[in-house]
Amino acid sequence: MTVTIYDVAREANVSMATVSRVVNGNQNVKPATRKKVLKVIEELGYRPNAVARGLASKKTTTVGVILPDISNSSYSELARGIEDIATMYRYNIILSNSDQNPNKELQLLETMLGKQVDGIVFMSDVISDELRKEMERSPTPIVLAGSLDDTATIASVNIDYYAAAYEAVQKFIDSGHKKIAYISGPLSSEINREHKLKAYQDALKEAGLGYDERLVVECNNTYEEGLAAVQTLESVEPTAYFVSNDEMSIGVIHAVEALGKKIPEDVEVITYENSKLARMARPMLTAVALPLYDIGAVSMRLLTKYMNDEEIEENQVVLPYRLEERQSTKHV
Amino acid sequence: MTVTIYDVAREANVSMATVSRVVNGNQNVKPATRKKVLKVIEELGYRPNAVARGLASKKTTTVGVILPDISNSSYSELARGIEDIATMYRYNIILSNSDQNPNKELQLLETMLGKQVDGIVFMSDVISDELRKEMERSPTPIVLAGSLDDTATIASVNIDYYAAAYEAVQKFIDSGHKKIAYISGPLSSEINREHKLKAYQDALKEAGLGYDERLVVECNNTYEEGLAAVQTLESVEPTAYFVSNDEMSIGVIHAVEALGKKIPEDVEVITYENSKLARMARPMLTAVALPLYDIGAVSMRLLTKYMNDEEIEENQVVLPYRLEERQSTKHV
DNA sequence: CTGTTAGCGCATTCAC
DNA sequence: GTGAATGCGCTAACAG
Repeated sequence: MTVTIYDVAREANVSMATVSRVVNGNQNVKPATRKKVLKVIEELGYRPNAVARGLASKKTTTVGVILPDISNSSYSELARGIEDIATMYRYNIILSNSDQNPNKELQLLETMLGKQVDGIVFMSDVISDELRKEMERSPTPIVLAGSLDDTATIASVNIDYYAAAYEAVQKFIDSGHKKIAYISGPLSSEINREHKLKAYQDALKEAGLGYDERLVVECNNTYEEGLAAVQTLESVEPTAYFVSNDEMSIGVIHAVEALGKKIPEDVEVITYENSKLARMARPMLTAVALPLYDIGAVSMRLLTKYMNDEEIEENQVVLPYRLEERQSTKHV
Repeated sequence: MTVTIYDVAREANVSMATVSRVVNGNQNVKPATRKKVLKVIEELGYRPNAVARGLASKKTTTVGVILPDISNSSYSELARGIEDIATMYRYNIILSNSDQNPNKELQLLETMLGKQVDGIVFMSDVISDELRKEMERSPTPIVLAGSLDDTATIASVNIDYYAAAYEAVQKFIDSGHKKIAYISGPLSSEINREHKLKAYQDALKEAGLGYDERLVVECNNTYEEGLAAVQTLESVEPTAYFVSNDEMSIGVIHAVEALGKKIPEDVEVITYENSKLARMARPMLTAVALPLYDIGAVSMRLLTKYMNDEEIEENQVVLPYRLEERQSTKHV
């Protein structure tokens, strides 16, 4: 039924070792016999069985990708970055959604290792101790994409979230704002809590502005909650909004405009993500540009180095970010 | 180094067959020995090698997914539907982006088959003859998700694109519009050309309205081109826009409003997709709801039936759609 | 209920 | 340059 390497060998009057050599591009084959083998392969429609190959060689040329939710545009952008580089290095991707559920993450990790992937790219807002321990003991290399590990034991690719947030808030301070709101994603996320919020607090403090906790609203990253957050803050009347992601930012500008205020004249907004949405909003959103595609791509590239046992100079990669000025902030 | 089924067998004083049985949940094992084996598995940290298992059993419990671009929200929504059902049936997903490139699609198909996936979910706007031929000769089941195959030889799940488009255009006609524009995605896509455009033409014709080809603008599905399309049509002054997808629709409403016209008072818009964007637009978009998640989920479910050799009543599944009325059309 | 025996399809020594 | 032999780790009859 299925044609194997052995069938090709017999038909071409060579040994399976020779067929294996031509299939794998080994140079130790006389051009004439290579040609003959290739011809038979074509005739028989032989297709190498990657599973058998994987068992024999202990390499599957596939890597596992575990992320919260592929239908979320941030993660799908990241995934594309990963896949593009993977393709470039001839790897395939096994993709799974964790929904940030720790048990599911653990179990997915287990499944991927069982499938003998050559490496894993992992993303999650919070890495539990148990998960980190599993990762450390993992026989196959793992890199964290856009996910922090304080212990720095696991390779990772990120930007300087703190500095980026600080710069955004500082921009508001420089413009003379006194009541700056921070519309945050879940504070269970270390990036939101220890970097963005911290930077927000530090910037205010260093500017001599008090920290008013009423100005911080924790949301679940959705448009609707962005909308609601502004309503919650109506009595406080913030004049500037630092928002955790694009989708909430659109909620914010819609709610602000519904209150009859003009952006950026009355209220300024800076988002933290910079997906296509930032350009599709009206006014277009000034943004801290989080290079998700690049984070994915660099993570995958780093992973290939581990998989090839290459020398790694630094396992904690920090990519640059930039502040993209558009219409939701005043230009000076 | 790696602990195998044989190690477990030796340590538990049983044969590897018995270990295999407990690992696979075979009932023919005395509870006592099952317990003993489980204990050793735990102690040794044994993890079954899925590759070896795949070679021996000829099942990999992984399915291939080939789609145009995971970073596009439509496809990522579809992917999530596929993955959820796959997880439910204990399959993993190998995901690849084709960018609708026929050669890449062919090559990806080949790669997936080489990896011995148990099934494939495929999506593409246009299925070339060569590709269809490859699919027909494929030894492993394939289902097309949201992709048409006129010959109906390959299983597929879709909605009635024509009827949905017809209904949208008819709604405009019922409201008395005479100049209805169709902002289309690439007409190389059969769905855009043979279903949406055709329905548009037919509806106009049957209403006794002439077909003015200046009212049809072909775009590449992006926000920017939606924006540009309206400018192109400025002199024609359409009073209604039937738009191929959400992203272009947002471009359309922005451009229309930039022209000083009010939506829906002066101009009405109906989009064809209904992603989150439709609710994030202002005004919120009335939409033909394309159930992408469901198409993915049902495709995967159908695939499981093929993989289990279950009885298939109908290989061309047609899912229902609905018209979601929001703010970009007048309510009567 | 449990053990023995064969492969699954290929890469990889080691000879020649 | 090429071939023969071995084993990767596991499932699947087949016995018993």
